[in-house]
Amino acid sequence: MSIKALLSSRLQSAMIAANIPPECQPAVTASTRPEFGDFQANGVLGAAKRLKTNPRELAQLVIGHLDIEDIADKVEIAGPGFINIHVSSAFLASQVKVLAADERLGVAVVEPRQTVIVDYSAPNLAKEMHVGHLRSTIIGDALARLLEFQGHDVVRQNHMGDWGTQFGMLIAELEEQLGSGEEPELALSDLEKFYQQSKKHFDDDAAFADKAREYVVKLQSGDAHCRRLWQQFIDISVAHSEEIYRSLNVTLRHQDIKPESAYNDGLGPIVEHLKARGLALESDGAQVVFLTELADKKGNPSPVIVQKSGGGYLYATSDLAALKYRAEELQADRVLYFIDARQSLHMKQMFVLARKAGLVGDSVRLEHHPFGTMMGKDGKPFKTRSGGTVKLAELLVEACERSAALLAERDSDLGPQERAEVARKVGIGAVKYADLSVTRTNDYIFDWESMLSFEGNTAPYLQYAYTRVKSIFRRAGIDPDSLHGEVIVEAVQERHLALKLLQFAEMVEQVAADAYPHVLCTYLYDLASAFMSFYEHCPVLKDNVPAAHRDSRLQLCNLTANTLAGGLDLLGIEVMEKM
RNA sequence: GCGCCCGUAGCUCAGCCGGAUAGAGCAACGGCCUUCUAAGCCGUAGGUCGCAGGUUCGAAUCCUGCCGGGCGCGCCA
Repeated sequence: MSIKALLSSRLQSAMIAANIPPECQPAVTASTRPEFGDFQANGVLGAAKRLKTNPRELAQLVIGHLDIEDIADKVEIAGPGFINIHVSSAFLASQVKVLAADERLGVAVVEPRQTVIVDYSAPNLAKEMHVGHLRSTIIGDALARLLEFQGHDVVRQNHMGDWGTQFGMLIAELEEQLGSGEEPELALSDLEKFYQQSKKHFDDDAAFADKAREYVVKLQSGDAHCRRLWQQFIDISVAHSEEIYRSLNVTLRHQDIKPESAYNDGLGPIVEHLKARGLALESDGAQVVFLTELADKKGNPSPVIVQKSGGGYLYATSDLAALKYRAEELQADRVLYFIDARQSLHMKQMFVLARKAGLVGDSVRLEHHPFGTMMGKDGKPFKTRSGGTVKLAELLVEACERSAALLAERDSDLGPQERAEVARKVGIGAVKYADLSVTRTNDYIFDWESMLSFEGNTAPYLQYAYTRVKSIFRRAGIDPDSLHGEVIVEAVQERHLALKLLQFAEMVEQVAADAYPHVLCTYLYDLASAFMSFYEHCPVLKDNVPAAHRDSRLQLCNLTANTLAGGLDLLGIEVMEKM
């Protein structure tokens, strides 16, 4: 149990003993200032308000019932009625000792274990992956890893876009350029070229657009020629995506791909089901569900088109089919979607409709975890000078090149192969961390500088802290497992470090609940900062350090390294022994 | 028109189910490498928390209105 949870429970008991209603929370948080101790409980203020009594007197009463001699060496009332708690060094030391012996770093195996579907990445297969695909891929992967670490049964689902109008466009463009019936060998560069051209063609030329739509219908109804061309596009595109995933150290595998086309056979039945239930109605030739649950002020229901007037299906239809599959076949307890905030209304509609239509039971938790739009430095939606997007592959290459250049400036005993490996981990880590460390839901500015920054709150800072620990152990020639002495918490830097180390589990639990990985990033950065400060002020291996301190500090170092590596691993970021 | 999100230091961002003197990084300035890796540490400076009301002992945080920006609202995904 975390110190915070432990203190909360002790305070809660004391509050109840002081006749405060049990629904009043102790509200324990880390103290904002050192003179306020390590933790502060603000709950008595709220309780006093509710009970209309003097908060300081009530706080006094609560402290009278409070049993925390084993944890704190000082408890005091301050200001209007805050209870400030100074945790004893002895308690911190004993807790660190317990934590050091726990391979899970204090993170409990979750009970009950759930089947959790994580829907993320989902690139459109008609074009190369670009920086806009980064957020879903990286944040979703972090959550998949983290929930798995908690002990959940995680099912990754990569809902790739392989079945829409864009493929009609591609095939139509190909036919037009090469003549009907041709089936050339295509490469990734062709895909990119044809996509750009067909998109322009589609927007500018109504006749071409109609032709593209015809090709979609042919494709979806199984026309052999169209299918072969389509398959070529898909193979190239999937191979490209998987290469990106490997570069990014993302855990998505081939078997996690469940593309839109996989739901093709289920689309008709979904519409039939909606019609049979009286939910889908004909409107201007299309099949539409009107959701009164999402009606506007005037009572106009929110429309969802599930079948086009020409008979074609839309992404809403396949999303419903996917929801049904996840609930019924995969037996999901919880489904997490990492999709752009612009889809918020669509996701809301899907969730409401899936439940209303009985495709998903009430016990299944459906969660859309949106993220913001990528903006340029001018604050407008991001475009490169040529009006395109920055390709992910290019960004990753540049990231590795930049970190290699930085590494080359430094003295290093690394061999060329090791150097390349370090440059890769640092470069990729920086890119991933840049995306993970800011609040998901905000729009974010695309900027090479901040994306490739290696200073301050970045992955390299955390990786560097890790290598500093490793360097100490290398130098000392000590096996961390051989350390069995007492842990001593004396210096302020030791206290801060110990307190941080003991917070890891609650951070993991918070991220598992809210799916905001930046919380874990902030924590790891604070931890690394606390370690850096400790490193500068508390020598470990110097001659004048007594053996007992040396042993204790080595244990703090080792636990720090394990926590940093463990935390970064949950974020999908690698560490290295040297850099 | 309706709906969702955002507005905090020069820049990029934390903090937001109410708590004490609003925190980081970058940029600026000043220190610290003969001692465990200076991708580091220590310090200085920098803020009408968009504006105006309201609720409260207490508001960056909750409520209302306004201003500014982004996005979304029937046959694209």
